[in-house]
Amino acid sequence: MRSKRRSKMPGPSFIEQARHRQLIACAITSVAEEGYAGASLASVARRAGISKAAVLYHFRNKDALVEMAVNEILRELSEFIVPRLLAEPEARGRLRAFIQSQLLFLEQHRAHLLAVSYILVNHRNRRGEFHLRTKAENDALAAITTILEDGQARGEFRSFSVRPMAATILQAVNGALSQWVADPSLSLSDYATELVTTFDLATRKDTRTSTIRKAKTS
Amino acid sequence: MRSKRRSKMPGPSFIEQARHRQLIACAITSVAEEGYAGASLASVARRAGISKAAVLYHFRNKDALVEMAVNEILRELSEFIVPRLLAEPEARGRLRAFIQSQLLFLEQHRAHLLAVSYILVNHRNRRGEFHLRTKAENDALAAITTILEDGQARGEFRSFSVRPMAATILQAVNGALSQWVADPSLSLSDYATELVTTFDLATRKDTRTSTIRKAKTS
DNA sequence: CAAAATACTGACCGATCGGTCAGGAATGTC
DNA sequence: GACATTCCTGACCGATCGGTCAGTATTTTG
Repeated sequence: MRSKRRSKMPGPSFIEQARHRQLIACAITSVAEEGYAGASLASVARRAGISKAAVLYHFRNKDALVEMAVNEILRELSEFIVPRLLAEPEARGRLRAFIQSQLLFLEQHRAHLLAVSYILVNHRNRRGEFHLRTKAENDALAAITTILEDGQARGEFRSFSVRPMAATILQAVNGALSQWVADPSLSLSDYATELVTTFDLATRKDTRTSTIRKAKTS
Repeated sequence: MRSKRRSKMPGPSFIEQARHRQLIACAITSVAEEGYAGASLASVARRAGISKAAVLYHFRNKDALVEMAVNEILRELSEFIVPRLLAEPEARGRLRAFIQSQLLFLEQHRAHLLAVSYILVNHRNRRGEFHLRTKAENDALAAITTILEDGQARGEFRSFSVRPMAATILQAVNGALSQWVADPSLSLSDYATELVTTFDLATRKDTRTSTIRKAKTS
C-alpha cells in the first residue's frame, strides 16, 4: 500500500502499478466467478500467478483489495455515465440517459457487474456496517435526486416525493441488471425502453402526451 | 430430518417438532444478526442452548436448516398477503394490496426480512445456482404478473410489457425495504403510498384521473 | 423394570481462511 | 562489483468452518 510505504522513490514503481492493476483485475474476476465468500486471497494469487503473501505485500489486507476493486469499477462506471448526462439539456433526457447508459455499460462489463453487486451486498467494515454499499447507493441516489429536483424546478415533472422516486428508479435499474444476470438472453435495451417509458409516465406532468409518445406519433 | 428417519412412529415426536421450530427461529435471528457468512452452526447451537452436533442431528446439514428457515419465512409472508389480495375485486386494488401488505408484514418482522434477504442473495446449491432466490423471485413475479395481465384484460391498465413492469414493481418493493433496513426511521407506510401512486400512474390508462386522485378530490 | 428408540454430548477431523515472518531473488544505484 | 531497496516465496500460525462418530443420557414402549 502506498499509504504506509517508506520508499525513497518519488512515486510507485512500474512493477507496483502493474501489479496493482493486475491484482484488482484478478480480484474482480475472482469475485465474479466464485462469489464474495468464495473469493479468497489464495484464489486471487493463483489467478495472478504469484503467492498469497505477494498479494499482501501490495495490499495491506483483503479488505483493502476489495475496496480498491469496487472503487475501480465505480470509477469506470461514472466515467462512462457522466458525459452522457452532461450532454442532455433537459431533466427528462438526463433521466433517460442515466437509465440507459448504466444498463449499457454494465451489459458490456458483466464481470464488473457481478463483482460489484456481490461485494456491495456483503462487504462490511469492522463495525459491521455495509459502508461500501451505503456510499455507492447514496452517490447514485444523489445523482438521481439532482435530476428529479431539477426536473420539478423546470416544470417538466409533476410534484412527487423525491426520495422514494429516486430509490425506485435506482432499484428498477438494479433489478433490470439482476434479471439480466439470471437470464443473459434478456434484451437489456428493450428493458431500458420499458423503464424509460414507465418512469416517464410516473414523473411527467399530466399533459396527456409525453415526449416519448410525441416522438412516436409525430 | 424426516426424510431419512427410520422411525417406527407415525409422525415426528413433540420434541422433534419443538426443536425444529426452535432451531429455525434461532437460525433466522442468527442470520439476521450476524449475516449470512457469520451465521454458523455453532452460533445457532449456542442460541438454542444445545451442542452443534445436536443441530446436525435434527437437520441433515447447514443447507437444509437454511432452506427450512427461508421456507418458513416465505410461508408466513404469503399467509399474510394472499387473503389481502383475494379481498380486492379489482386489479388496481390488488396491486396496491400487494405493495402495502408486503411492506407492512416485513416492517413488523424485521429479523425475517434481514434473514431472508441475506440468504436469498448468498445461498447457492452445489451447482452454484442461487436456487432459493430464483424460486422466490419467480413466485413473486408470477403473482404480480397475474395481477397485471388481469388488469390489462379488464381494461384497467394500459398496454405495457408485463415482465419488466412486474420486475420493476417487485424491485421497488424490495428497494423500499432495503431503504428501511438502512434507515429504520423511514416511514414505510408513507413510502408505500408513494409507490402505489407511482405505479398507479405508470400502469393506468390515460384517463387523466386515477382512482387515487378521484378519491382525493371527490 | 428392561429393552429399544430417541435425543444429545464432546472430542475430533480435514480443510480453508486471513495474515505473519524470515529470508532469498531480482532490480536498480553508486 | 558492492550495496540497498524492491519484490516475492514458502513455511507457518491460530481461528473457524461444516461435519463425523463413539458413546451416553433421556424418554418411550413392551
